[in-house]
Amino acid sequence: MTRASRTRGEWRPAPALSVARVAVDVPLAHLDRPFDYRVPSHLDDEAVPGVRLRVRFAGRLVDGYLLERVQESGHGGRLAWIDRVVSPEPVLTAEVAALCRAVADRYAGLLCDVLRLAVPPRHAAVEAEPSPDVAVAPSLDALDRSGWSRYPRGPALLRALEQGRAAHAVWQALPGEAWADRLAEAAAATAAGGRSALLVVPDQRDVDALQAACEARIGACGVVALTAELGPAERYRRWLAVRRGAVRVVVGTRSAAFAPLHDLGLLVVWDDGDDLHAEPRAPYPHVRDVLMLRAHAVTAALLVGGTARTAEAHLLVESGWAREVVADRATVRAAMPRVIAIGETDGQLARDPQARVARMPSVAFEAGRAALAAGRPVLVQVPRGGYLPWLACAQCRETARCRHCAGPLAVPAAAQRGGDGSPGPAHCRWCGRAEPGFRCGACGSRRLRANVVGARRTAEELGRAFPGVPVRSSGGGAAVLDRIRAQPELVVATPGAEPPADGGYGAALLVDGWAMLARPDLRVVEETLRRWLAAAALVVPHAEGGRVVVMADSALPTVQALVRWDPAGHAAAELRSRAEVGFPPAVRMAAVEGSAGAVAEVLACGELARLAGVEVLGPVEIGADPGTGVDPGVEVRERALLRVPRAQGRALAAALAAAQAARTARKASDPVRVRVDPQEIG
DNA sequence: ACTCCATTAGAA
DNA sequence: TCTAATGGAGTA
Repeated sequence: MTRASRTRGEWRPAPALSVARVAVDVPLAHLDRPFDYRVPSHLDDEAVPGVRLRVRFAGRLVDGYLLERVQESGHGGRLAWIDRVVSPEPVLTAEVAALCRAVADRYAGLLCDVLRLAVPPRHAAVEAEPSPDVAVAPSLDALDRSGWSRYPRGPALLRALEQGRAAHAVWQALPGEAWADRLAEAAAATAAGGRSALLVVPDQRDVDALQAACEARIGACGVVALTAELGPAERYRRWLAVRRGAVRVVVGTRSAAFAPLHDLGLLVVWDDGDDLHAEPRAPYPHVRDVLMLRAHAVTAALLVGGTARTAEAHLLVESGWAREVVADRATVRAAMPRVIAIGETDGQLARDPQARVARMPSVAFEAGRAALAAGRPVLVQVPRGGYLPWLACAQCRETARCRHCAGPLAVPAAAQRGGDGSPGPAHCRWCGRAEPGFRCGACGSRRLRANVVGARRTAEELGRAFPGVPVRSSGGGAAVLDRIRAQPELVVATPGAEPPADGGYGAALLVDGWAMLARPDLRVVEETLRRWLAAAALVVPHAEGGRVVVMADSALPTVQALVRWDPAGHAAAELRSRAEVGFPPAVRMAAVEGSAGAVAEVLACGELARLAGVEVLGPVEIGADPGTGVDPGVEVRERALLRVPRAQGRALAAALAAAQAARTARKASDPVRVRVDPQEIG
């Protein structure tokens, strides 16, 4: 490398491939394309594809990535020099660059926004450290595939992974399945075949479990965990080790979907219904979609696994893109606990004196008592605190109780917000019965007052129902517990925070089922079954006395799906109902949000008008920004929903990107937020 | 933020 | 008819 001359006037172009195509970090839609710069001879060695750069763009120095070196520029005018190569580390691999472009295109977003999600911030000191050792391939005979033999297509899947074939699978884990071990086996099979594996799970606790399982099979040096909780230095250290090819298996959360593994053979998303897999920052990509795009681009296998099944995963099966890996009915029945539903039509409500004292339905009380007597813990799943207020007498502050089973009364948050601000119809948290004509048992008042209920309050109630039994809380304000020992105690957990128990729970009580299903959310039905299955899967099989009591009406299809343990059937029904109402994934949808004028401008744009078969819903007025608050943008006041047949999805995204480009080119000041296939629609 | 270029106002 | 001033577009 020659030294930089004192003045730019003396700079000379690199002898060969002197043009660099650069992705500049400028968040404007009409500038979302590569720009060409001249490579000066003194940067010839360092200016390789993937490095971070500084270039002069529109009069200021901006960051960018070098995408490729070429001989000629298509640009007619004079090229500016690359100002500086920030570091010689080629952080953006060609594969990840192409993936980020594909993700941006899928979501009508900007490449630079996706690059921010994909490449962690630089840490110079870490970059300068010597590289750790390169991983060794695991030995083939260390493979134990017995765990997959309970699924008829399981062994074939592992064979495919070992042979490096790009299998696409949707896997429903059996109740009580050691899912981390199964995924580790899949990763080990891939590694044994000489390729690498990327496994994305919802949260840190899952990362810890899966990392341990992978290290047990592959050895610690080839496995790396990538999560946001590591802190910038450690995160970058591990990420660099991956990029430098020292890692065969990556286990991580959301942003790890972009990890720059070499020679990818397997991509896994576990529990794809968990909303942690949806990125809250623009352009709001979902892990499952990122991995699908990636699997397609590099011809790798994709495994979408979970205890439950999403409508999106089911569509992969229905369309023939993926094969399902499921156990047969007899195996499922043998592995599952007995599930009992109690609701208004079930006639199972508390009648006997003992249950009345315990303030819960006798079936639930019995299930809990039997499990505790057998020396096993009991899991109680309660909704996350905050959204479900509990009710008290406005006069004497005594807890408002159900006249049938003496359970505490509550109103769902949706009913609370509605209309005049008075609480909607109260329901019993235990049996779900409506209580339209409350009268306080203590003072006779008919007025109710709402308080916020948390898991702690529920824990107190249960403590009284099972005197002398220790009560522990996980989530909902309390710390999330990792694991529970095999001893008789009550574990009150919010969804997603249920700790597995050694040897399994003896029983699970799923309270407030009616309230979960009453939430004003498009995905409630799917989400509720996912939460119930997640808790029920931690309970020992029926033959060992395992029982699950769900406090919701057994006439509901979602309750039936739990009773029959039929996530696939439920997902099929969910997909059908989404098709009926025209919602993703049956169609491709985009939410366009912003000021009334801005939304109208986007809807009026030529590209969108030329797009055949696009249906526009709205625009409608919306209240405060329903988004994540991550967008600093202006107050969102209107929203239009656009939908097209799935085959037109790419065209819709392209049209929306063009509309955004037209706006930014015109220096339109009020921003428009576009979300493709949004997880939530306010 | 800065440059480039087109358009236009003003002077010779 | 030429030149300086102004503004809008594009950003290499």
